[in-house]
Amino acid sequence: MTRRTARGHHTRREILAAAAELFHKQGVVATSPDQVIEASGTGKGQFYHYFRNKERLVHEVLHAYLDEIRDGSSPIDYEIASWDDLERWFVAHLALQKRFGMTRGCPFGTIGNEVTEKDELVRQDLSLIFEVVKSKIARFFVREKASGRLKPEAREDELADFCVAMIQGAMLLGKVKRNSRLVETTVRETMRHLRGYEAGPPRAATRRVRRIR
Amino acid sequence: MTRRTARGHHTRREILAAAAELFHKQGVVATSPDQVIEASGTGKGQFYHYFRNKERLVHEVLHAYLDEIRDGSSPIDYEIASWDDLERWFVAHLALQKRFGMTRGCPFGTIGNEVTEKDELVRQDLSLIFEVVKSKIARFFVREKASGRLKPEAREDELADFCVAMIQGAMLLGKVKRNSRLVETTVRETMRHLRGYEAGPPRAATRRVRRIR
Amino acid sequence: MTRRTARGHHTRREILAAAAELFHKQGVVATSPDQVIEASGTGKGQFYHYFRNKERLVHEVLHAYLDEIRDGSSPIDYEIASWDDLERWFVAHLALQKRFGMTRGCPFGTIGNEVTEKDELVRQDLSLIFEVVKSKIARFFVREKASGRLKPEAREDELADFCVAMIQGAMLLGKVKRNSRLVETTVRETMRHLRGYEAGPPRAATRRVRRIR
Amino acid sequence: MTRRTARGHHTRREILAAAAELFHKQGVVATSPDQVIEASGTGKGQFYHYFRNKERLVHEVLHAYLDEIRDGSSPIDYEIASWDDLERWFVAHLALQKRFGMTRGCPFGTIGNEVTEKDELVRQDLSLIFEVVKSKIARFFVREKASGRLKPEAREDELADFCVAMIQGAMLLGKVKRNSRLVETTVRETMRHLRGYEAGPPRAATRRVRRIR
DNA sequence: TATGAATGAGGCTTCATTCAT
DNA sequence: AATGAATGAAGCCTCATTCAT
Repeated sequence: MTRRTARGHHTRREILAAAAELFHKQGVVATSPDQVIEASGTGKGQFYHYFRNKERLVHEVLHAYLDEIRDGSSPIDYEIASWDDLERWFVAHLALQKRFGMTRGCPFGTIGNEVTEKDELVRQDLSLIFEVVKSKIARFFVREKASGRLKPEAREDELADFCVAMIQGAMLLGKVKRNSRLVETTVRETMRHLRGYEAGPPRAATRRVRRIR
Repeated sequence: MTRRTARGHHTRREILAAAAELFHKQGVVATSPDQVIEASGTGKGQFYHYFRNKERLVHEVLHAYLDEIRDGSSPIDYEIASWDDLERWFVAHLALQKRFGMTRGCPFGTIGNEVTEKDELVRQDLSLIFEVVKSKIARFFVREKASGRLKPEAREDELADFCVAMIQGAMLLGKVKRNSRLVETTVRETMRHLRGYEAGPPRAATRRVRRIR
Repeated sequence: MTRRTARGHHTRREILAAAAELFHKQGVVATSPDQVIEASGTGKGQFYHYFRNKERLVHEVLHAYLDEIRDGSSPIDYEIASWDDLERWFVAHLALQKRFGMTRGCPFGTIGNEVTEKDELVRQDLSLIFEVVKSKIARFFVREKASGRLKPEAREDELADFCVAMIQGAMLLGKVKRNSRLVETTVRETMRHLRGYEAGPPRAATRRVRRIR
Repeated sequence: MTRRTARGHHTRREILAAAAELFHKQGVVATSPDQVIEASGTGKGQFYHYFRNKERLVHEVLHAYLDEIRDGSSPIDYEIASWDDLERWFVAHLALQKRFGMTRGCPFGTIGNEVTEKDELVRQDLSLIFEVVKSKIARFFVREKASGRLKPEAREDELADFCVAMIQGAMLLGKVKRNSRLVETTVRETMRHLRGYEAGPPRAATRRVRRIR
């Protein structure tokens, strides 16, 4: 790879990073290309050299997120192999939110809520992301059930959707109320519910669920 | 009250209605005063006569929602006196979403997700709305527990937050995925969990929870 | 009419005048709204308050020209009642061109040549203008023929189109070559041709056509 | 000549061809280097390697046209040796226009009308083109007069300018009105006029001029 | 000869608001 | 209470060109 390619991709990455940050902070609509350009220390021409338009930038930001989720480089670990992993997954979301003083929600939820009928491309990107996340969680439930550690009436896919919806709703409320406690208790309640599906020697679900940080 | 005043309030209400509709459809940031003026069939002067600025308009739209919630004139019934009422509350959200072909989420969630650190006024309005809704649900749980129909370990407030978070998350996913089934199953799962706190003669929760439409 | 309306229309007219001048000077594509705004001493907001977009501005400029042609307030006299009037009509075009040192063509031709398939609105406006001008000239030929002063084989409409095409072509060449002589001789040749259709006592056409300025 | 050079000239020609096409279609001002680059399938560097800037590109496009005219490789035949040739010359212009569904005018007229005082280089190129074309037509008249087949009062140069102006004006109107009939009749009228200068055994001009396609 | 990254001015339009009547 | 003219900053994007490899 020649240096100019490297340089070029570097600029591109700067823009993507700056955009992701701004989108998370203030949403897509409220973020102008000029802001992204300024934040990334690049120029107008570069912006439109690498991204046909703002919509495509959003598209590529979301794809970068998706790649992170898929290759495990995301700050949130989506590889769930145990109940503890699942709890960690929830808690990681809260931790992310806390890092920003409870002023932000989930990046995907933030963008998702802005989607309108004109944003079909972005909508599909987000839909895919949520689907991938759901699948990763569902896979855990499937394995648990296969090993007889999950009650047969548990519907793995629906439980996974339930998890994703919960964390989205909780983060939204957490942001609006600037309140991490609410997220914590909601997550705990969710875990309690899920653990209710655990099969085998009965255990007290409440004892299992540890206090979140 | 003179006719002028009556007429005036009419204009004001037109603006509020148009704004609420647009905010729900495309969010606050993407909605300009001009669009609201056009949609309400009023004029620039009127807009700024009744609302100091756009932020105040949002504020008043949210207050109108709050009034509806409080006086029971909202299309969604927030007075919950039974498990069936609670289920109806959930289902009403889904019905709203379906009315718009799953292209919109909850009006509060939509606006809430746009909130940034600069929008403290609006954030507090939304926080209040969510608090009021939460309280109305919590009151139901409190009454149930008082009557011994709810297990003592159920924490009423936390369960109510859980409900609100859940419906927000579900509606967000429903909108992003253009999928009502997902909302339905998530609601069902949530009801299942809540019913698990029912005390007294054990009943099969699954039988109680009716198929949603 | 209240003063504010008067004021408003004044601004509007300033913009139209500045635009007409710039379009004539450098064409529509090369003229930016900013330039029109600057030249008219107004502001961006005003521009878009009065004209939805640049295309509409062109549309309205052309309509203003059309009104001038129709109500006789144009610097060029389109009311042709005699062969001398017709010659004056030709010569007026040349005079206009000379006023700008042969650096401009006909305003309609200039805009017309820029028209592409995307500019259907403007194309129709221009088409109408050329049609109206043609009709006014044709009317003269019709009257002449009715009075037996034009040979029966003369087709009035085609002769009128011939006049319009000729002056457009001549002005274009005049501008490109920065040469008024060429326009003059071409006009003379055209008049010679038209006079050939004169009926009645034969006269020497060349003697009738006076040297142009 | 090495292969590299051959390849290079190929690229250069691609750019010239793409530019000529775009200039004809939408004019010079509305055509950006980027569009030319895209249409020619080349790159930015190549563009500025072969052409110092956009103005020079126009210059070279016009020179290519001039070369075509001079060496007879143009789709329009400028070598006029007979009245039929002259008519063919007119008709070829109309045919060109028809090929594009009457949406374009003459390439030279299109560019010529865009010329402003800043475009001196281009203006001179066009002036030269029109001069060359005029000369080729004038030469025919000169020869005709020399052979006594043209009336002595015919001024060859002025008649040639008359031809060029006519076809420019007719094509402009034809494009604006999307009307080929108008061009046809105007051309016929023009031929009628020119034939009036034919000397010798009087002939009925109208019979000579054939219906155009 | 070729590629495409980089630059910054400018083009068209909307935004949020204020002001005059 | 109502109308709509006025303002100027900003938003999204394209332009023409240069530069580095």
